Amino acid sequence: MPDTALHDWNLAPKEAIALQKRLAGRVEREDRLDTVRHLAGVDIGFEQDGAITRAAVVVLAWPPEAEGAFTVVERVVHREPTRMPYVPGLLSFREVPAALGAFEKLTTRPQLAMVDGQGIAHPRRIGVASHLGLWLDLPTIGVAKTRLCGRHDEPGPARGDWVPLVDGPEDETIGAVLRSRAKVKPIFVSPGHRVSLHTALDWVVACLGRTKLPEPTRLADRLASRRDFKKGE
DNA sequence: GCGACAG
DNA sequence: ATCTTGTCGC
Repeated sequence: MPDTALHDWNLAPKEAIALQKRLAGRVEREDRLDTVRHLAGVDIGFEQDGAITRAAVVVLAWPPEAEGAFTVVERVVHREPTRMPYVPGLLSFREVPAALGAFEKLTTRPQLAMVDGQGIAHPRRIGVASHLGLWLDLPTIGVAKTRLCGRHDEPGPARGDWVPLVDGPEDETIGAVLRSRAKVKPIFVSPGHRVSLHTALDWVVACLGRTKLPEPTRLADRLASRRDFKKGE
């Protein structure tokens, strides 16, 4: 819970970067996931040519009934006018406000959340997953479909194979490139807040079904991009 | 100066 | 992110 009063989500790039540098120091990476009973998936989509930001949060019961078979406990959608354009490295300022709106509508309080985007695998080590986790004081894991920064080798071909994602002059490990499904481009997993890379990988692998994305993020994706039918808005 | 660049 | 046809595989 950063200094709320001082956090403006409509900052100019220069100020946004300065804020990220300050907040990055508060991002923790410990393991405090003993009693997880509810796991959330978070993703943001857009409507009306980007004019409306649509945040979706799906809460799943842990553990699953079977491999990749989770029980959906709650699903919420929050829409609001888009406030910022997309700028690589400053995604949080565009998506987090809407995500917070969705969390406010939530009846359940998850103990862990997987967010579509990077965690600390970010130039200043504070991607959307980390920023959201810091703000909600909630353990989070970043699950991105493509790379933002860092270097890596090609992970093995088998599901579960992974290689470290490193960055900086000293090859600091900032995440992992995981083959979540055979024959498919790997995903980028990184610690968000209060989670280590090892723990992040364990959770993501444990949530994999037969698809490329882990269930939490996959379901949130569908709801955010209204590819989800059933209930919802 | 020339690329790279989450969603 | 979003748009959009066809195609491949379980």
